[in-house]
Amino acid sequence: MVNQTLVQEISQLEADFCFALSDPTRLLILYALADEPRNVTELTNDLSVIQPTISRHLKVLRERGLVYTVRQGTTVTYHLSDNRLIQALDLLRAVMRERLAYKASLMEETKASTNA
Amino acid sequence: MVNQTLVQEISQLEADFCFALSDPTRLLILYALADEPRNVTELTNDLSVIQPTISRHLKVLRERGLVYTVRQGTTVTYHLSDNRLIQALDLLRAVMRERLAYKASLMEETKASTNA
DNA sequence: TGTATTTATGCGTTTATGCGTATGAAAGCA
DNA sequence: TGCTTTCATACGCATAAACGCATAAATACA
Repeated sequence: MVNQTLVQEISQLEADFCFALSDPTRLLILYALADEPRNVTELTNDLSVIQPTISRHLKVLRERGLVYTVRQGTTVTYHLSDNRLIQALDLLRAVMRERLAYKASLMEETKASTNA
Repeated sequence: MVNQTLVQEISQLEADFCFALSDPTRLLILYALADEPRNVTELTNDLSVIQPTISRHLKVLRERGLVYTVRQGTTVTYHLSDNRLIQALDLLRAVMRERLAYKASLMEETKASTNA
């Protein structure tokens, strides 16, 4: 039997970790960094998002350890911490795609029966 | 080259999907359903969370297709839609665990150098 | 039909999040 | 030392999320 409070704390930590994935700009940042490390200016240009917004999202990712930084002079290069993050996102995307396809098929059935 | 708007829309969808994972109660619900399907009352008892809160979290999961329902009389049994959701969560948890261990080791170093 | 059980939702309040603007801080260089 | 570039952050606002309480909706059954 596992301590009830401990289970809740772990769930809280994991939810906080997943929170980092719940914003489209942050996901685009992660995919970009998975391609190759980039500094803030490069991310700003590549994603067409203004710099303070990029920095704020990077802070969310950094605080939770999804990315890490390397300073080179005035530039700060961000790296993806672990490729398993992309693996996990790919799994989620696959599930999502199938769910959406299923929903779409239901819509088709509804349309058909409405026409009948 | 992929349409820029399309990429943003897919990221929005995926972020919305991940949003479902960003709450500790919803994670506990998913793990409970991975163990075995349960109805609302059972989830309420098992997680010690009041029924309206459970129902609202279930709605978030249901709308995004992470769970599906089977009605039996007055009770509604919830099922996990896809076990890859648990696989993805396990991956994330593993990454998180290593990141936390790393942070902890940094804390140890800091403590040591402070003492020196 | 009336009643009990199970689940979903409306409402009001509190808290959290995201964003744009402006500004601060750090590092390199003339 | 000043100037420039790069990145981080504070502030204020608008919006969204979470929760507790009360209540509605759906179903079964006497």
